[in-house]
Amino acid sequence: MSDLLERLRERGWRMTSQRRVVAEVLNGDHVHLTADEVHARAAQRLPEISRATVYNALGELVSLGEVTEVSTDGRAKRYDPNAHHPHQHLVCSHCGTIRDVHPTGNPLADLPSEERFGFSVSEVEVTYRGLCPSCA
Amino acid sequence: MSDLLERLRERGWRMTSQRRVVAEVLNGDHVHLTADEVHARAAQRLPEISRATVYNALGELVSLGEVTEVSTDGRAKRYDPNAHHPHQHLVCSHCGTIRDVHPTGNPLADLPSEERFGFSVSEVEVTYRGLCPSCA
DNA sequence: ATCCTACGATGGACAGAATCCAAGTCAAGA
DNA sequence: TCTTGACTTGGATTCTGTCCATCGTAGGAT
Repeated sequence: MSDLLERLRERGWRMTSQRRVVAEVLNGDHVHLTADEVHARAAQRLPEISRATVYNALGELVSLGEVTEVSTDGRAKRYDPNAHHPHQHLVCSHCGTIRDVHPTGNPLADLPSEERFGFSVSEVEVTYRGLCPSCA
Repeated sequence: MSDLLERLRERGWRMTSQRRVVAEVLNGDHVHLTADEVHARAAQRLPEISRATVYNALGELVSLGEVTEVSTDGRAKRYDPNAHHPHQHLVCSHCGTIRDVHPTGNPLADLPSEERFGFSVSEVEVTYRGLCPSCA
């Protein structure tokens, strides 16, 4: 989890000032920012960075498997930099904030083969929904 | 599960020709249509139906608990008419088709209270992803 | 059967999220 | 330092969905 920049450089990701700033924003707090929030934070350091660039960089980081896209209902997608620790999400149905959670059990084992319809199932995503303390 | 129209009438849902057509579209195949697809199918029978009307009707059906909103990937939401049988979804990561599945186990029980962060957790949504037979 | 009226439908404007594109810029290898 | 292909830019565009003022009508009342 520690040095995203390091890993990206090792993987031959062409490093520009814009990409560096985006990666640094993600490498900071483990909150789940929207693309626009990433853009806003990046713009504090690099005022002229364009939205398109942020979208491009985020899309590439997702393809590289370094961050995960979390799409909550209809709202803007959020980007989760914690891609190297498997976890699930707990979403507030009112304000949309997301927390990482670590449920016990193995949901993959809960899907019997007769319920797989010939699919090669490779991942499971579990989303818990409810009201956070401040919205309750 | 069978007669959506019947139930809606019993529940006092004011029946207009537009609402009838929307309900009939949903009551048909158990595929998961987007709002736009519902609109397109409804328009085959009632050419002048407006998109706003379809959105309104879908929103009400969701509030009534008669259909479920499924947002798979940040693309358009899909509407699942199979709301009376609790189930989860199996999505093909390549072509996007969705199948209803019925896993065993109870994922809600898998989230210990120290992992709930004061949220009042009310629902769990499990999405299995993989390749369907034709995409594999 | 007809009338009333509150509720629903309409469609065009609007808004938020994300993508596209042509032109300009720059990282990094030679 | 030079070169070049990859990256960035920002405005236009697409896609999804909502809003609103106005018009129409379902269904109860008469």
